[in-house]
Amino acid sequence: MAKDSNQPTKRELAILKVLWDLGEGTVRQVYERLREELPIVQNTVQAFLRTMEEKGLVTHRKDGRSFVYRPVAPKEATSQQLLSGLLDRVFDGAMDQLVESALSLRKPSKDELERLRALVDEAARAGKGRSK
Amino acid sequence: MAKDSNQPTKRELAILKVLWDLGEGTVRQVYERLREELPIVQNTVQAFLRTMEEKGLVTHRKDGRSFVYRPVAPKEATSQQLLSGLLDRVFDGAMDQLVESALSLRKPSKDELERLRALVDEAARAGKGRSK
DNA sequence: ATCTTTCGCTTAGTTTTCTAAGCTTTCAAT
DNA sequence: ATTGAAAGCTTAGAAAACTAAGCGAAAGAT
Repeated sequence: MAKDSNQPTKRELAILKVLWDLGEGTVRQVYERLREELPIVQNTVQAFLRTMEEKGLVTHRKDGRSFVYRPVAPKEATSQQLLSGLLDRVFDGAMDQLVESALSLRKPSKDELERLRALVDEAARAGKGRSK
Repeated sequence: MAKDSNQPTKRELAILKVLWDLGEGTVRQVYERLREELPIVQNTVQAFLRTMEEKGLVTHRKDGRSFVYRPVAPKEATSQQLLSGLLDRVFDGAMDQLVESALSLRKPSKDELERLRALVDEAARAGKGRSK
């Protein structure tokens, strides 16, 4: 019964990103946004949204005669799921390896570095008790 | 004219991981390893390696009558490429968002935290000059 | 009332990815 | 020389992902 682990595909992700950005949107609206960055036809978008609804990635409500689609999962949850997949598949679960790889990929700005340091500090504080 | 950006697919990645681990290996060897974690047939592995060679992901040398396959790109390069893709597609290139997501996903061990801090420090040192 | 536009649905097709069955070749043991 | 095992190659097809044409229904305009 559980068909929960529904990883979005590439195109589905592109559509989700638009929806996360808009909050919600009609087929038309998503289409308009999407075609700014890739060649696509409105019907294609519509078909995707339909199957995505079947998969449980989005829901819709009616507004007049059009459907207004809304992502089911927040961006953060989905990002995490995808990241988790990569972490397992590629880095064998080793967080530090992933971060190291990321850092050598894009030299972060001073700002970003500060935020990173803050994140590490926070994580350290959070996991204080567990010495083992 | 470059047909360079050959992203490995899921299965291809699984095979590459074995090769990175072994250094190099025959079809048989890769197959033996792979079947420990997923149901697969030796011929399938062989076919994959062949097409992967076409794609430029692996090369082979002959050893007696068998082929010994070797990954072309080191693990780090490929990991980075995949990570880069995710960073762009999901996190819009925001490194700190990615790390934040990663940290909230797996609480890192004390060791890992230390290494992370070291990484951040090093990155800070490296990018010292660039104030802007 | 008719026509036009705008919507979603159905359907079918292509491409990519994945899988594995057969076949041929090679080599060594008998 | 015959046979058997082990190797790679060819091929074909299933499954997933992607794409878009064509249809009918509904709303608005004339």
